[in-house]
Amino acid sequence: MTKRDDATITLKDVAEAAGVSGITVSRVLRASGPISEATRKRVLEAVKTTGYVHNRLAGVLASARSNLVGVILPSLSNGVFPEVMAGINEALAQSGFQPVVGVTDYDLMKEETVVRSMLSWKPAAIILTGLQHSRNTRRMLEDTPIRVIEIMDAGGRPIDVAIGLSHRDAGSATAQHLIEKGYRRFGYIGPDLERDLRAHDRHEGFRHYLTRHGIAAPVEYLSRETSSISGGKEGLAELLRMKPDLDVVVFSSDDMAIGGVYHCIATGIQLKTQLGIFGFNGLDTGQSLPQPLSTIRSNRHRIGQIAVETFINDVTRPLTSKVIDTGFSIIHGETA
Amino acid sequence: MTKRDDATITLKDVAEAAGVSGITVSRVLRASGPISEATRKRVLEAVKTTGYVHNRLAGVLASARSNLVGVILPSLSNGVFPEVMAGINEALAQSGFQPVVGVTDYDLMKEETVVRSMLSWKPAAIILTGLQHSRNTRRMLEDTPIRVIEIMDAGGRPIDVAIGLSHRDAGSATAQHLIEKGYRRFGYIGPDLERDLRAHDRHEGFRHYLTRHGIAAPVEYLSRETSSISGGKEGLAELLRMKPDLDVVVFSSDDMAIGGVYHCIATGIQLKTQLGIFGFNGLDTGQSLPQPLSTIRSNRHRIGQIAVETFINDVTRPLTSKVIDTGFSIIHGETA
DNA sequence: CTGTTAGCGCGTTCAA
DNA sequence: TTGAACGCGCTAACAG
Repeated sequence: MTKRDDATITLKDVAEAAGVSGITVSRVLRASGPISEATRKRVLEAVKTTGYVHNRLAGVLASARSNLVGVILPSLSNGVFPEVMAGINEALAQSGFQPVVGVTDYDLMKEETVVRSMLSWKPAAIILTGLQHSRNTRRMLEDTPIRVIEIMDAGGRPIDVAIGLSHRDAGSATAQHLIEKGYRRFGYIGPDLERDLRAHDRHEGFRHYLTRHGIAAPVEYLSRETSSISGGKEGLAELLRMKPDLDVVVFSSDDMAIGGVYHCIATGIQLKTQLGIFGFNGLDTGQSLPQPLSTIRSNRHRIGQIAVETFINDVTRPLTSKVIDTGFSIIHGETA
Repeated sequence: MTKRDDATITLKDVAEAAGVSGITVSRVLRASGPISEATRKRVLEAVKTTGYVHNRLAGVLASARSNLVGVILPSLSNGVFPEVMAGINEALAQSGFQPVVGVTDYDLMKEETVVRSMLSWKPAAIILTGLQHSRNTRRMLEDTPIRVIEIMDAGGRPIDVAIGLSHRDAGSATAQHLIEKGYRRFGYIGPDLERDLRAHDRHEGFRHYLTRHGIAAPVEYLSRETSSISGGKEGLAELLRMKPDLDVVVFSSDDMAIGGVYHCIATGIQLKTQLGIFGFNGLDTGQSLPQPLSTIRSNRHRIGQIAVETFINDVTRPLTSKVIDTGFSIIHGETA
């Protein structure tokens, strides 16, 4: 028994104030079932005068239906994820669903903890990043009856629905595009590839395409940090010290590529002609640069939108899993 | 009565499997109360074999204590707020609290809806942005027994605790600093001041300081959008068309200021000597520019940290409200 | 150290 | 169109 804090106003209090039963109030508030206009008005009146605040917790417990959505992202520092989050939020805005956010720092063990914690809130769906998870995470998500949406990657076997692109293909497309542009001496700058698994896949696709087409493997600088502007800046400085005669550098993400652009601006390197810079993601920040960044658009906005549409109309788990490939496209900027 | 989906595993199932009572399982899982090592082990074993997932909803309902934290931000596009969110997240990480995010688009009516929805989840605390809210929002927050933390602004009367800085003072400090640097012909570029109330306060402080010290009022360009890099870029182009002989332009935020810097780079305007650029926030992105941005650091990280510390040890509402001024400091960059 | 009992506040089912 | 009773899954209080 809980010390019934008599300050808390419940459905019952509203019901008494309106002279109806609790369930009637409940029906008015959820706009479910037939209610006469007269009682509806009286109830809403009573809600106002009592200052009643709905308790969804109890509602969810009783109905076994929640409108929380778990959103699990690797990071909020990398510019991509705030954009993804913004996209999800927009799509969610009208729906009455509330996002609960968890951040994993690209750590699959942390992801496991966050997923467990999310599930304990009985969300209507879980949106998480990538297709690789710990064994336990996978088990938990497979065993749950709610929808599980894996975003940003379409290069593998999903638990339920995956929405994204093949990062391996994006990597090869980058190589192909830059070879066609005439570049031959490649550099690569990226984050810790053990942690950022999608960067890892792009990197693989990129390297393989080069070697398969008789181009020398790229000179590489791999930071131990995750993606950041300053990381890209320092990375390029370092790479050019090691190997000054590169003619193009591919960055694992726009964040890092922007850092590369800054380095060129600061040191007077001519973008595109003297040194090509190529990113990944197609962030607004890259396109707002003095010279718009050459990069790959990952259609994040659509990914967020489709992710939400996937469960918004049907919260029940489908029998077969599905991959939705939202593809990617090359942005012909002015830096490569 | 709900159709009891017999697939859901409850405390009771675990209890049966372990041959103990439900409350014992509960105690083990919450590490509360004295439990013998033997039963603890047996219970944890049973949890594993049954694949039990804790249901916090029911727990919160029974104990009237939740560990959700409502975080309400105006936007996720403006670079500041992802950083604030990241700060809050870091501080929250160890604590077992989970953030629920709401976005208001700088709209006080949307804020009201979001607050109402947040409260219905019985969070342990609510963190929201700024000190200005609709009458209803204020009423709801005043009537709730949970902690309400208003961040980013210290220039007014808080509901419970406010953590931030005086934006008016930051505005005057900007003016003072730039006057001391020798600038005299001021421009100002900002977003819709009706929506971004903190930008509004800074702008006021800035203008008043100038006129009080006999400097001509700034030439202004006010966008109807909220803060963005491209907005700053276009704003500066437009402002210089109107008034080419400015010697310094103050931007309402780093985002917009970065756009201004880009315009200068693209058109060959010498930063600092030919035209000063000054921002607000001290974002990492501004400091990573080829020439670090001159701006004001708003100590967002500390704000997030203090916000969390405020409620983490004591969730009960204090009797008196309090303002914690985290201050600000000028970043002597290379753009003004 | 462990169990019993009695709700937390709401929504579902079924009856009126 | 409205209401009564029951229970969702868990935990506080008290007893043993």
